[in-house]
Amino acid sequence: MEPALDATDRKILSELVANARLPITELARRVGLSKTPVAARIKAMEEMGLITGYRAILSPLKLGMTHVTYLEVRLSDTRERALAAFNAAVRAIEEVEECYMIAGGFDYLLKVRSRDMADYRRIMGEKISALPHVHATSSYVAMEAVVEQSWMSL
Amino acid sequence: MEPALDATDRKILSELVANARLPITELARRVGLSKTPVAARIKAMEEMGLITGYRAILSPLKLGMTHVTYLEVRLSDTRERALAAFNAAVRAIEEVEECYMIAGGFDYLLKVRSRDMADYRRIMGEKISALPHVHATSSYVAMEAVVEQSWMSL
DNA sequence: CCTGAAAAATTATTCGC
DNA sequence: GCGAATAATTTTTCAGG
Repeated sequence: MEPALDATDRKILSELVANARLPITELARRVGLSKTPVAARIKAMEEMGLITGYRAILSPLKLGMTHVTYLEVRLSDTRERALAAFNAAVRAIEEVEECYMIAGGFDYLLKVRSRDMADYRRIMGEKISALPHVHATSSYVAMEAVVEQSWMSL
Repeated sequence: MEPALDATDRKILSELVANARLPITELARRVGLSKTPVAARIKAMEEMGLITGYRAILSPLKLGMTHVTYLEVRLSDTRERALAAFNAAVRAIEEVEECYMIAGGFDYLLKVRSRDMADYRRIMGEKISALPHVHATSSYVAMEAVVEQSWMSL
């Protein structure tokens, strides 16, 4: 599950995370190898599932999707079957960028991205409230993105 | 700030978010245009800052970085100058994947990715506690990633 | 603004060493 | 892992609708 990566592999990954379209020629130059082994290393890391894909990153600002809300959700039923149902339903909501089951205090923490507050209310009303076994929620609105990580499916 | 995007632009973005390395030939086929306008649209969206870059996405599991903790932080000083200092300092911590200033309840919410709990304690001790103006913190440990979004710099 | 196609440049892959 | 040859892709350009 945890493959051994040498310093060169790490350097390659680091470069590709920063720029997925970096030409292999340039990548090889930066890591101090020729193109052949660099291409082979990338392919191997793709095939072992370490690199899961390559994505374009979009600007939430330019898309008018700057409104971020964190949503604590407590469930009325926390048995395995209810959790599985909740998980499946939450994965189907495209506005939910992240969702983690949390230990202590509340059950789930969701990150929701929307166009504005009105859009968030719509998402709450149409989608969040339709999730199974929801007992209570608390919304925390982000005022400023200090460190942001987001890709959007549109 | 919010450019008008037609359905074709949205389709292009959607495809590139799913796969940043999709050849333009195939992309053109999928959106029903020839290569020329598709390439021009991509370049335009890059230049207007709508597409901010292309990233390889890595598997937290394969990298042994599955431990996610959310950290509420309250500051002792919430004047503009203190906030700016905090923001700058938190941006320098690579383990902080996300950080939002929050309205109501607490001041900041940080998402921290680490190798395991011991690693998280190290990050807390060495980096979080060195942040300026921190008054109090609460950590919430993720037990399961239901919807995850993450890229790692290594 | 798009199509279709050709030419030029760049990039990726293959293979002998 | 190297380096050269080969294959594929992207970029640019342009005439025409």
